[in-house]
Amino acid sequence: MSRRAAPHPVIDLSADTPCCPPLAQRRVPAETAAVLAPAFKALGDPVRLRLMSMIASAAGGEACVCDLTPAFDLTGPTISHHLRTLREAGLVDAERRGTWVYYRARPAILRQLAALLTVEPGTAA
Amino acid sequence: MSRRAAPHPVIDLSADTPCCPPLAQRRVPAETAAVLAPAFKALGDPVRLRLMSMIASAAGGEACVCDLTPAFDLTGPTISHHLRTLREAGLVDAERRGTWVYYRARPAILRQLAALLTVEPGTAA
DNA sequence: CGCCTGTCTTGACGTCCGTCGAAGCAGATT
DNA sequence: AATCTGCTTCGACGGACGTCAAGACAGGCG
Repeated sequence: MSRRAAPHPVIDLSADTPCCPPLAQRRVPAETAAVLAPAFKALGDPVRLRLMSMIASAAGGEACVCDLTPAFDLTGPTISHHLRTLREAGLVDAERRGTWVYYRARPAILRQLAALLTVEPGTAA
Repeated sequence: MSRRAAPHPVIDLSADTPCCPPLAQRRVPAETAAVLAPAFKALGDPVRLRLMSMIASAAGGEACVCDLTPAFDLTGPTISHHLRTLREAGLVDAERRGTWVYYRARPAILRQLAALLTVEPGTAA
């Protein structure tokens, strides 16, 4: 995808962000929050959360749009819009192979988000 | 807080939700996505992400609004609004003690969100 | 080439969100 | 009681979001 060079501010957390300590351990700096919040925001929609899960759990590590769309009661453009949101949040990558477009999860950022939310055990609910 | 019985649909994930398997392992069901997405959405704002971190990492496990507000360039009502959002997402609890209101993180849901995002190692970025 | 299928973009619409000022409520102090 | 301080709620405004229909683009196939 990404027909042109960089038409949208695609987030790249995989490299420079030093995989911040847990949110409950040290105050998240404003700059880090500004970078990470969009990723959480992208997961903050039920459709996108399911899309993310379908992509991340797909056999072969990738899922075709043609397999994702029928799982929802939404039009094609709407699914495409949500996939674009996930893409711009840096959560997935897209690749066109022939007729179909395949989406693939980016485990690095998922791990980063999970690490941020990690709470050391022993803290009662 | 919660002056009246249940004026807002405060989410309660601590008990009934069986702490779902990782998002990348099994497809998140629509119902689970509908329940969990609001929590991610609440974290999807830089101010709320910082608030959450300030509360979760506070000494004694709780933070006073009077300590949170001055950390931002926002008015009191705006901070109060964000705290209410975190509260309604089930991420924090509030308690009034005398003059001040103290917020406290709910580790259970944080752990649940972290578990959902967990990716087994070995998956290259 | 022309058409068909799959996907994305555009433009539009209604709704929700982040922010503020003003007003309200709860405790503490005097 | 009167008042002051801390926090919340209310009402409003501009901007962003989720959705769709219509159109555009890409690749395969006749």
